[in-house]
Amino acid sequence: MALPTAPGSPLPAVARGGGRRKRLVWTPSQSDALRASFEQNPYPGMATRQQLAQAIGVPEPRVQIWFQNERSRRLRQHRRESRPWPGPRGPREGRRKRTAITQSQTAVLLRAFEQERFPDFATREELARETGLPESRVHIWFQNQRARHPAPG
DNA sequence: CCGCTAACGTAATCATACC
DNA sequence: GGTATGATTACGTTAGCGG
Repeated sequence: MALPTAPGSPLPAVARGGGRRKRLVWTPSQSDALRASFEQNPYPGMATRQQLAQAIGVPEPRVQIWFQNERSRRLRQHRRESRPWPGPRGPREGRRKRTAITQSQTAVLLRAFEQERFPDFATREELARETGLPESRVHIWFQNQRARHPAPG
């Protein structure tokens, strides 16, 4: 079957490998803290995300995803109201430090990639356990790998 | 049932390390 | 300079919680 090439292309879940991470439900105080931080800077760097994550007791990758989604909502709202989006203001904060993935870790990931290009959450966690890498980095590795090594056919 | 939204996908791009 | 690859962005889609 034809694999997706368009952004956000629809595809049956079965073709994607199934189960997602269990959906988070923010408490009111967590939402307040996230929104307050967003008003300060919609493009937080690793240090800010880590500090916020620690403060509200959630993993940093969940905070990063929240900011991505919140920016999308705000951008769409601004576009709808024909208002300009300020974009990043001030000096950019530092990114996450580039993760050094070893040859043996790459070998494990590559083997898994050959079996399944869209590993579900359980599989990604298993790979994280095997490699010692964070699940979020495994997730990103698969995204980059899919983008740079399209499935033949 | 249905709206909202976390989770997740792509494409493009930025950043870093190495030669 | 060029290549390889991890990280971030915009933006669209999927799926699950809660009214």
